[in-house]
Amino acid sequence: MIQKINRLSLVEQVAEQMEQLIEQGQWKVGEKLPPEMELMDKFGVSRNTLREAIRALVHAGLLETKQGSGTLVRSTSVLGAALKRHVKKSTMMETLEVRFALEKQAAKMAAERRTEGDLAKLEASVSETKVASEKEDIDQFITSDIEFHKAIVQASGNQLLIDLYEHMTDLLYSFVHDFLAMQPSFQLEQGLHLNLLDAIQKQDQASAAMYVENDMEVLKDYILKMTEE
Amino acid sequence: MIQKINRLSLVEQVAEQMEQLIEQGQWKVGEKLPPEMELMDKFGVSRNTLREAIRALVHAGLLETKQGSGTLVRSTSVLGAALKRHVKKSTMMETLEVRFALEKQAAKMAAERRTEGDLAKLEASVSETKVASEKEDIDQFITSDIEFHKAIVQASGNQLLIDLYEHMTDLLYSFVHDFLAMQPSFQLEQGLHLNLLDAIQKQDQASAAMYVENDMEVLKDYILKMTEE
DNA sequence: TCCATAAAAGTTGTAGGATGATTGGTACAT
DNA sequence: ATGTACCAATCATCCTACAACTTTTATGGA
Repeated sequence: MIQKINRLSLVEQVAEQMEQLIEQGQWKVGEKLPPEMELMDKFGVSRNTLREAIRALVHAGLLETKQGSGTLVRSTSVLGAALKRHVKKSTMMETLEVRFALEKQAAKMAAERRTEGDLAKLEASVSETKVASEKEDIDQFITSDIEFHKAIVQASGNQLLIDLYEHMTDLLYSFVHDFLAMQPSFQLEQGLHLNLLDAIQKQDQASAAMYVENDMEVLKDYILKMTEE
Repeated sequence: MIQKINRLSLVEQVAEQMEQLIEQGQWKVGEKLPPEMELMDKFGVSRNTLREAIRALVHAGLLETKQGSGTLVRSTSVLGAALKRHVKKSTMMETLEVRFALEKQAAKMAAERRTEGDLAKLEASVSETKVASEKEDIDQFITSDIEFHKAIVQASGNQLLIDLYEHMTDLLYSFVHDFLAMQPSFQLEQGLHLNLLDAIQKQDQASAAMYVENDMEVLKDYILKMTEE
């Protein structure tokens, strides 16, 4: 039996291994990597080869190098950095439209497939939101609000959907923060949360989609009004 | 006025410039880049620095290097390559679900914003599909079918949505091809096309979304039936 | 002349070493 | 306690050399 020759360049092999180490959590986000010298030994390649591999992952957004300090893990996903650049060139509204398209689909799928664990998470973030609302703690409110939306998408069980949504939400974070902080009342969002949670509990796909839909319309109008003034 | 310090490393500066050259079309897809020696001179950096920049773009999927031959432009978009990896790890169904979420949103927006030019494009691809259907030319049918779906998304006017959808569709191409080739009748798709086009012409957002929705359900059932057997 | 083969030139891949720049910590003097 | 000077660790950049592969050119025999 003749084996296919290993045509992958050393650099790509090293980069691939490092990606796996990051993805598998052996190199955790925020942690510092061993210094170049040590990695050279471990991988058995020259400094140039190692550096080219590191640079590829830095450019992809997985790693970050700091001269004089070290190299640390920045993210576990390539998609984030790639989306970031695209989103930069898009308008806020365009990004929101895509995000809502994903969330609407997610809500429907969540209503269909949600597990007990999903429901527990959703209920937890709803009550957290309520507490924050009563205490008028804006930061906590925003955090738990985002948590709720993410929990819905996670309940969809579609990993690609989850990844896309979370990255887009992260990119919109500062915007969402500013927007919600500006909003005079917490009533609106809370109503959505309760209705949506109810629909998902009852596995009512149509209602779940509708509530997300309504939410988008309200938000859209609100933004348009804001930008007009 | 204090200026922000130039924190970008040489490698990142070179990579950024190369990305721009590719994006602006000065280095076209399929073309070969000047050899490393020449680029070293042009950018005024050492070979290591240049190579690290090139390697970053290779890993991102924009370039491709061939030892002994040269380096050529492979793609103009980072998003495509990044999505590709994620999609690889996802199932076909997961990818389709996301694609449909995008298309549904696109159909609604297309119904709202479509221009005369958009309508002309849609009509053209519908009639192309019809011709292919009568001639029973499967390849032509598939090509014009995909063209129709892309035209809808383009009519949405949301560039981020367009980019995401087109990349995902490209990734699904071979699957769509196999699936449609296996389908016993062309009737189904054609019905959708006509109804959808009609809804978009009449700017009926709800109907447009509904037709896409129906299409997804049919396709989903069909796939499930196929995979059961 | 024509063609297969060999040689040469051009290009990317890998290795190793040297120096500069930045960061983080330590010891010392005030 | 504080600020300064120094030192060590680490990444950034550059340089040279050679290996591996591809493309082009030259060569020699039919």
